Amino acid sequence: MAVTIKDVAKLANVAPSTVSRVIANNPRISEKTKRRVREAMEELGYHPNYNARSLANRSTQTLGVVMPSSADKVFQNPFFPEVLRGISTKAHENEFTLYMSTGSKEEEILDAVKGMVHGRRVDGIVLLYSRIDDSIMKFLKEEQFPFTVIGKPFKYPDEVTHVDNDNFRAAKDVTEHLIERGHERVAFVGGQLDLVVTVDRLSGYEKALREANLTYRDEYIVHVEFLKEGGHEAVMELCSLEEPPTALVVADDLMALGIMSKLDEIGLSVPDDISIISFNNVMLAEYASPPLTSVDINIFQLGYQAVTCLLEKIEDAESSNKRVCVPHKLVERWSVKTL
Amino acid sequence: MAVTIKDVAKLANVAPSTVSRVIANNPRISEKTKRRVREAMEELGYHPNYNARSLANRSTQTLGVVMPSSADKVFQNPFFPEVLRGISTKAHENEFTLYMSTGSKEEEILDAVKGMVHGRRVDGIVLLYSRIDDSIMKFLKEEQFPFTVIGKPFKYPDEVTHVDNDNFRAAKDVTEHLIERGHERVAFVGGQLDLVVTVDRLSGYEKALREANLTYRDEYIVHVEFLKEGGHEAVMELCSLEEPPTALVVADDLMALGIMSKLDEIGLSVPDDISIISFNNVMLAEYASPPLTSVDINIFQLGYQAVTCLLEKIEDAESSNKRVCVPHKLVERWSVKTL
DNA sequence: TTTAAAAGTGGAATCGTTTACAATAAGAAA
DNA sequence: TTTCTTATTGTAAACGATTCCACTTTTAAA
Repeated sequence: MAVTIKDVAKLANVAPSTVSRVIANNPRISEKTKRRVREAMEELGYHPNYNARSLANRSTQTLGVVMPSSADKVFQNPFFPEVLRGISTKAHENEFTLYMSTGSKEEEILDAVKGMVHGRRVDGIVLLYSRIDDSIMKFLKEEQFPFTVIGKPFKYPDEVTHVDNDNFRAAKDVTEHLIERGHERVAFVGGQLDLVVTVDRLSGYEKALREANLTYRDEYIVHVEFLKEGGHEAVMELCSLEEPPTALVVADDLMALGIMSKLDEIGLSVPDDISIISFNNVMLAEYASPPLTSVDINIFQLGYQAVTCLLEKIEDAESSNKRVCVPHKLVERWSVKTL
Repeated sequence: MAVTIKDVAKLANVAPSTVSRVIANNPRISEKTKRRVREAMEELGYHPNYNARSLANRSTQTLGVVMPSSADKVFQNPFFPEVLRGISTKAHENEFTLYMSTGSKEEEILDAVKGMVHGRRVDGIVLLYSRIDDSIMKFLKEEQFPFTVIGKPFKYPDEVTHVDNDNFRAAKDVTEHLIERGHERVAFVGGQLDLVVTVDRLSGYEKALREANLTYRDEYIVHVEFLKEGGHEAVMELCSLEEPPTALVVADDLMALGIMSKLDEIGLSVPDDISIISFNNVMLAEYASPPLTSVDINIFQLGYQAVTCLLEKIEDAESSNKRVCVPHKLVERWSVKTL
């Protein structure tokens, strides 16, 4: 069997409790015994058992990460690896490890999450997305389990700690950017309408239009499930309008890619025939032809800050709920033309 | 505090051991008591504590997932979400959960892995990549800890269970595909040379060339770190040769995207000026302009099978090492022209 | 010196399960 | 009846840590 704290204690001629204190580097143990115990640990190749530790401790030093349904196309978005990088960086800095929940159906994921919290597998949870009426967020809230969400909670945003961009503002900015460059017919292509980020960006777009006194047309608002077919239909609709848009605000780089592919197919060129600005600025935005003008939302920071908040919440359950706003910035490339 | 097995026992008027047996659905407990105990669990809202369970059990019902360095650009490849989907599907089917290791430096990841195995946090590990001389694989092998690799281990492939495509064959196939279509000058653009998959694909390419009696030229072999700059240099080199290639075998869809972006920039069109075939067939391949002809390597299956093997290994540590080969298939789109 | 406080360790209970080993009751066979 | 199975449940010891509460020694103060 594995070597335990008792074996170490025996070899070092101390009590198990002493060994435990050495592990925790408790100042009440003399340097001399510490040295002796450490040598014993070294000699035996001792490693603490985390399960035992968690049990005694009532803390796991691990964080749960809840991704969207893996059946969902969103799952493939490079947003997630990048946000994960932010999460794991901060987690690692604080010696926390990550536990992942996945599932293909919403209910499956909810079960997994329930398992995490009831089974005491994690000390806190990061929700990587925010949907309207999300059962998982509801559950976490009811249980009063420490969690943070990336994106803005639809209901009661004040009651749950979250980190988000100012998506309303960002969308307004890019729409104005387009308007300033002479575009008067700009359309909006959004993703799943049940994602809060979609509705935020949509309202930013609308606001910009209104402020510029441009007519707002329902036909210019289109939603794409991010599936190829859906995207293509949407593009066709838009292009076959009597007054087709001269510019597109697209809620996601990947969607923009799909749209450009279709545009290319029907012989329209970006940015000469139509301009595009999208969001997220994932690596791919740079690889597109032409490279995409995109809003950098600092995905890494979203993840990093989410964990920062979560750790605070774990530390002090009573700490008040926060909202962290990660700044965005427009990265101009070649998909926008000045009219 | 949380409700424990003892509380349930008290309410149901049985011993804790009985409750435990009811949880395990042990046939030696009468249906009557089972019912009674279950009611008690229901009433109290009981949920087993996984840490305690793992401790007593010496098994965690969780699998470790080792990703490549998050600092690495590869990390962003849609390959990973998809392989994760396969992994989590199979894991879920068997009521296993996932534990994730990440880190930005190789050593950091190794530490994390050591933590997983020594700390008894997981019952087995899936390695999502195979590199030449990988310290993590070495460690796992020395420890004789159950693990499987996605991709082919460079050293001692017979001694470690792995699931892979026949990458040699796949590369040979696509190269021949190009040759059959009249291409005589076909170049190879590979990724990091320390990934085994790269060298396998490279040798398949070479073999096809040799068998077709085409001259093999060093200048036609190029490796790209997948970073934009590197990719661009490579493209420039290739295109400025006296006899530039008419077709490219590119080891990864994403790389192909980057290359096409550069090609577009310097005014070369795919497939009219140059044909491209790439690997993996991630969703993006379809979104490219033009849509990419790509080898579908069935990423989902890679993940699914890796877990299947791993579970066998966990079940029976003595089981012999396996190699599972997941079939590939060429998906033709519009990036190849017949000369 | 005597006494009080501080420093350093050890003992034993505890965290919430599982499981080997009894123990009891009920039914079948003799 | 008595005895032997068999079915069902209970007891108590792990699993491998942490931590509260003593208990010695020292050291400092009186």
